[in-house]
Amino acid sequence: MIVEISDLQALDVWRRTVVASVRCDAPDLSARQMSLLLTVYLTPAPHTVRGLAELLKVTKPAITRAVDRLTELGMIRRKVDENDRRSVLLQRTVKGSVFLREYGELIVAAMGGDGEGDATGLPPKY
Amino acid sequence: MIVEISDLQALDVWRRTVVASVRCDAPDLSARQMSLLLTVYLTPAPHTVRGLAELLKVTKPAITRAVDRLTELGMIRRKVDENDRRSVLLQRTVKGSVFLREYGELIVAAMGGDGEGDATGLPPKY
DNA sequence: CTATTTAGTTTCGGTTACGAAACATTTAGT
DNA sequence: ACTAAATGTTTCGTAACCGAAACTAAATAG
Repeated sequence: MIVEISDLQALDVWRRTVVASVRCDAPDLSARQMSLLLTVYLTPAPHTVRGLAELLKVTKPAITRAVDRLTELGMIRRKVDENDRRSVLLQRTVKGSVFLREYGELIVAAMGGDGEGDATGLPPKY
Repeated sequence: MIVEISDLQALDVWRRTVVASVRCDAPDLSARQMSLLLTVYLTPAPHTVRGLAELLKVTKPAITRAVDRLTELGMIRRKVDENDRRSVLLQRTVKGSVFLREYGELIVAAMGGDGEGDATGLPPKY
């Protein structure tokens, strides 16, 4: 029962955050793209296509495409591994750091609201 | 400084949750689709296309398409409003409830998993 | 030196999504 | 009744994305 309430509270923080990010006109990233971006920024390097494909249990082309998209958005960068020139290392960028920092702030704002402020700037109905 | 750490902790919970959902082979929903689904389930009815378009600041066709997709996935349902037959009410389904309940469990697991320590000895807020 | 394995990308056919504009249907105004 | 407004969907042309398989380039084995 308490767990149920906790689940609902957690989901509601999630809702407020995602709604705020959509309203802010942030790029409409898919779960795959977001998981890739967060992994590159928050887990220790090196990050390769193969490693991410295994971590996320998706195909390599799916990773390549997500990297393509995130590169277009300027949130990530490719760099050939000089120790093994077959490998591509995925690296952070300033723009990606800014985006994720702001995203973190959205989450914290959504947590702080807890029933009043909701980071959407709208009345509490939504 | 403390805020920075808090942001990073929040982002890491987010990362663990999204990575887990991708690994679980959950549907690869976009931020828009997820925000729509969460809003229908966690905010008071009625939910209409127009209302959601305004809430999320996206076009009505974008909402129609997201509803199409979520309907195909069985996570949401359309119902004509009998008081104003122009309107379509968006309603919950069992499948959607199950999906979101499991998603909430993923978030809670990501919070408890590791790295939540803040050296205060106090339990995490959620 | 050739064969095999490995890493990542590209191709293929088909699906999903986008905004703008046009659309049908229903309600409200006069 | 006849017009005007509102709601949601469809169409249009375009871009993103999917998994499977073919592919290039680099490293390793025999």
